[in-house]
Amino acid sequence: MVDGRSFEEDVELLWGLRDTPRRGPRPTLTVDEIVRAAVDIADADGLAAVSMARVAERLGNAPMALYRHVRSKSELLILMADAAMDTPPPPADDAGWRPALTAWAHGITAMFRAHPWAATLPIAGPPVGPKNLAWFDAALAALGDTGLDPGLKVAVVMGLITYVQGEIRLTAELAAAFTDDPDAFGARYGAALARVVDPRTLPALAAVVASGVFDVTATDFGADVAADFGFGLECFLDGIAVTIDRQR
Amino acid sequence: MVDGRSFEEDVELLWGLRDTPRRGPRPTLTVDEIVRAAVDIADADGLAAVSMARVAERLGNAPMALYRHVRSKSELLILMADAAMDTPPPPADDAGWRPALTAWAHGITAMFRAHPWAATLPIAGPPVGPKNLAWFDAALAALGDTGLDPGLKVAVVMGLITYVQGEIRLTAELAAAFTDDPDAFGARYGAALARVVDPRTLPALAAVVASGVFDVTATDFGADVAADFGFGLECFLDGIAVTIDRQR
DNA sequence: CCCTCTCTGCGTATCTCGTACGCAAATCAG
DNA sequence: CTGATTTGCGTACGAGATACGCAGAGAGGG
Repeated sequence: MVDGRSFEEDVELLWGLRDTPRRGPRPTLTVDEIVRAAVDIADADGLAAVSMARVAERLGNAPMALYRHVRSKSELLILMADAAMDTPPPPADDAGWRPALTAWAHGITAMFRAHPWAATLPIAGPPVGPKNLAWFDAALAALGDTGLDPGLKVAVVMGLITYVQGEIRLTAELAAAFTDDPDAFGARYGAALARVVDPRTLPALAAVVASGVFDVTATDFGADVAADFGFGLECFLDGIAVTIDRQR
Repeated sequence: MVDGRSFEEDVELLWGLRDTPRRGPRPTLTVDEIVRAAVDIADADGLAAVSMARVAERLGNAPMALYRHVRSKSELLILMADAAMDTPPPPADDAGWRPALTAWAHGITAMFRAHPWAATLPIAGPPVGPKNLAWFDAALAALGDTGLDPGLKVAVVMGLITYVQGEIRLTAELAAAFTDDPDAFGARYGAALARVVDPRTLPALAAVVASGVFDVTATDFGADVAADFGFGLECFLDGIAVTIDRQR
């Protein structure tokens, strides 16, 4: 429990349950405005550009004014994490669990592609924000009629979230590295590997490098990553199918 | 290409290929010492405690002395990422791809459990460090006799890395949050969810909450996470098995 | 043997950040 | 009207990354 911040207070703030005081001057700022400004800055210039000073400047206020509404920067980040999410789309509840989970996973990735920084911010605890829980609910709902017991459903969804989050983070950070140095991808990566990978010590890798898999052009790169995501997702869903069959 | 840093220079630094100058005074510092000191600090006090000043202090040098050997802090982080890894264990190459990949995944997680901060540092580009590539090679070697073509092997390994990395990061960051506020896990999480989850708007989640799955004690928590990892890994491997069967 | 070129360690200084502290003005309960 | 409250925010501090440039060490050429 860093700062004086407590878990329950975060929950209240995320759900807007705090009782507003009756005394004192009218606030000119709201938590919502602050969070939205911070999200705008992160969307435009990345998470590193989000400083209390920049957020305040965007709102025409002094930096210290924010601290009346937000206990610390890390609390602001927690709020941003939920604010960056959409509400999950309503389920097309006729097609079974697999298309539903596929759509769910692609929905999450699309959401994060709009806010790549959201994938890189630290996970401060178990999910409690409203949007976060709505997505959690949507995934559980997709597994509604599979006959899995609640513990397994949670395990399945956690595994899926883990994979999707990992993929999103990988994509987001590689994309950031890509804008820093576009040439480091594509042919130059293959060349660097060829220079450094000794067939005697790393035979399996050397064989793959020799096959030319890594000599992609920079434009192929994005497509490659997307294809890898789809492939990994299918693997995971195949595994879930095996689990469901075993359960029955 | 931030700073004047280039991709190829990072590769040279990671593999120790830089030609040492013949003129001038003997260096009292080496890149290796610097990286090792930084890793020691991160192991002891976390990644946030790694500052150029602290690293220099540990080596009995002035902060600015480090910049003769390392171009920037972000370059130091790249070097740390590889230094934190072990070399992969020699393959027990008789049992087939599945036990080999299982051992591989558990080996990676064990390695990261010794250096939790390594999972949270930014991915600066495609893997090029020697240890990184050695693990990559080990995973590809495990798939050696499956008949998958090189592109699919890479996709399988990338998917596996993505899942394992996601899991490790989740575990590492939740563990950090846990030490901040141990009570936020276990029963208090269940209680918070029960307060905030409305059965009308989030029915699937409400049902799971009501089933008591989230009312675990804090001591169970670690075991839960580990079990979830094993389950997700099995799911993924089941999916790979399906792919391999399809290929044949 | 000395001169010069090169390269190291590092002191100084600047800029950016997060945030503790406390004051003055605004607002409402009584 | 008065006192309790609460807001915006100026000031100040400490930590962090790092540009710049100087002093001195060492090696090679004359």
